[in-house]
Amino acid sequence: MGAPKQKWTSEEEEALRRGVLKHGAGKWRTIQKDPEFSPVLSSRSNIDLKDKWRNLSFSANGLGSRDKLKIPRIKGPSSSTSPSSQTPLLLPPNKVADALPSAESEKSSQDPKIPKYSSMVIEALCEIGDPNGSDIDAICHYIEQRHEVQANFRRLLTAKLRRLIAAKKIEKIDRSYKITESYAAKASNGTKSPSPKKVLAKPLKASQNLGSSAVNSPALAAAAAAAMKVADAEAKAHIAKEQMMEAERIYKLAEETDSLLTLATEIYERSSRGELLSVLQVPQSNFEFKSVNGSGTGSTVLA
DNA sequence: ATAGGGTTAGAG
DNA sequence: CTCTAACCCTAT
Repeated sequence: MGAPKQKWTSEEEEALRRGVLKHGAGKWRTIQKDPEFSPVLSSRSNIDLKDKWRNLSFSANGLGSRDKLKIPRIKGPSSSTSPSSQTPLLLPPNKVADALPSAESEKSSQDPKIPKYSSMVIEALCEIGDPNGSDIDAICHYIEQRHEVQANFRRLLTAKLRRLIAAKKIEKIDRSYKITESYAAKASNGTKSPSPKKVLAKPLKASQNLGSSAVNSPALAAAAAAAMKVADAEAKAHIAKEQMMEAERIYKLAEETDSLLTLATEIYERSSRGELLSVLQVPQSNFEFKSVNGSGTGSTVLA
């Protein structure tokens, strides 16, 4: 009980990143058991790994929501002056395509026991419809009037809001929360919500080349986001550079692993079928795919 | 065993 | 007081 807190060291963090890169996100036990990381992560449980990775992931996506979905972001083959000019950004375990439960239809399959605060928050924000967003007090008040909540609801709400932000369903502007445009577009389809749709000028936290939001693939995003975060917070150029080099190093590491093999296979297959593809588009969908199908129609994924 | 919700200590 | 990160609990 005397353990105050056990902050993660950079060594542990790196071990985790490498582990995820190697075994993939979700294989926490495997990572923890791996003799390569075992000595470093000996005091961490698989759950700890998961939690830490979640933290890293959340830090990665909360910002830079300024870009819309589906930005090809095709970079010309023009050789950059240095390889570190731009690291391909790929987001961690984050499902961008959230299957919204259809706001218009009442789901009777909802468990009566658990009210699901998430939908309450969405509902509240929808009803209030403040273009400037609603602060936590307004949200709390709205829900309290409409639903029965527990005493510590306020506390729960903050955590819930945080999670919704991470899920990109809502966003925080200054001290107010509002539904993201992408989510509101789906949610308000057929229902009410006048939605004046006033676009606010967001503070826009940090660097612009790191704001891309592709889909899937861990590690790189976490690393790059960490770099961005540090750069922003500390405003120390050399530290940022250090972190960027770290991100790049991890990327190099990825190339050494079977990710490259998979990537190469995919590229070969696709190009041999006469498809044109950009180098940056392929890897984002393939980092987690270890299965190399030498034959057959390699219609793996790709959106 | 993993994912996600919830709780809490510590920092700003 | 707010926010973040580590920690805990539980359903799948």
